Amino acid sequence: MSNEPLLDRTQLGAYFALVEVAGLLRHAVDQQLRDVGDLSYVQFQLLARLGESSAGTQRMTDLADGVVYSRSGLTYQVSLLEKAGLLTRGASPEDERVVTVAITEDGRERLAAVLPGHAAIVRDLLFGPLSHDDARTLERLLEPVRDHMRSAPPRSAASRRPKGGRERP
Amino acid sequence: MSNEPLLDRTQLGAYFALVEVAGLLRHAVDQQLRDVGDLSYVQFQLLARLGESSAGTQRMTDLADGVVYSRSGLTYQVSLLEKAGLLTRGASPEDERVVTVAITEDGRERLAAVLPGHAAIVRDLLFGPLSHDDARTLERLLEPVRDHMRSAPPRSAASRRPKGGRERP
DNA sequence: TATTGTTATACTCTATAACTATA
DNA sequence: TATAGTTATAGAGTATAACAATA
Repeated sequence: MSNEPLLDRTQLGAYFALVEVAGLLRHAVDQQLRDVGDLSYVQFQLLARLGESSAGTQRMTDLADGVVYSRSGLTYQVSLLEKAGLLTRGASPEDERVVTVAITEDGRERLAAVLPGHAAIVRDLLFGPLSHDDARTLERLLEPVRDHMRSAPPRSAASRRPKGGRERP
Repeated sequence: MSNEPLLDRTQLGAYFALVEVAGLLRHAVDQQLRDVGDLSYVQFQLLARLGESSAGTQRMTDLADGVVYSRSGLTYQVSLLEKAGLLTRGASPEDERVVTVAITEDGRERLAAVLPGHAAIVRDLLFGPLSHDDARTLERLLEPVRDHMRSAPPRSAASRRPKGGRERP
């Protein structure tokens, strides 16, 4: 074994900063979503995804895509949101295995109620110390990383895609 | 209310990329720590902090600093690590209220067992698509953000510092 | 046989509040 | 009175595996 560290100082610094920034940001946003909208971050993400989609509907599988957890976790969260009246589940005409999820009017309102505060926190906390050029740079750096991570299956859990991870076809 | 969005496209893109990158990275690292070292990420962080400190010891309060959770959560995690023999708790001679936590030899070994794989994942997943200059830029952008977040108390939880959050003195 | 989704279950983690003790 | 830490307890979230139904 060599003595060379796998990460140099710069990389370590960037890594720790990234983890801490994301953690603190997530925590702050979590709190706001909980206080204002009685939503967890995951629930917010699901609603936001539905809200963005043109028809306001998506299949369960597509909904899970990118949101990192198990199928059962998705069922659990969607059940909660359905109970709260923020979305509905319905059968799909074409493929009877598929469940189509649709955001409700209440869901849209909840989303609208929560968005401004959410955006304000992100603007103040994350972009407060950054220029607009910095934001552009951050985006330019992180998007390739995200794409790379999406396509890289975790070494240990190689078997049957635990998350939205794409496998080579 | 104005119609101006609080975040522009670039900021939104950077924000989402940051959240997803951190989430996927965290997930991958979590898995590795669990598989190789039977440690959660938080437990790893605690051990790593102790390992870095010169004497291998720290007060509970200092240990919590920066790691985002409640006091009781820290007690819980430290108890687990103590049960596993990876650290010890002892009284402090000066201030009898203080508990001093020290990493054990087993703790150091566990850390050493886990670090190379950990670093490898970070190097491949996070820095794979980035040049060294990119890493430097990332660090330069994120460190001020981290400092800013550390000093910014979350609007809603203003009261008695729920985490390692600094309050103005 | 593979895919979509649900259920049951067990476990981990986190947070709140009440508590003890020292300063 | 304020600080350091623990405990009890309750709740939310997650993962695994077994399952049913459809393709």
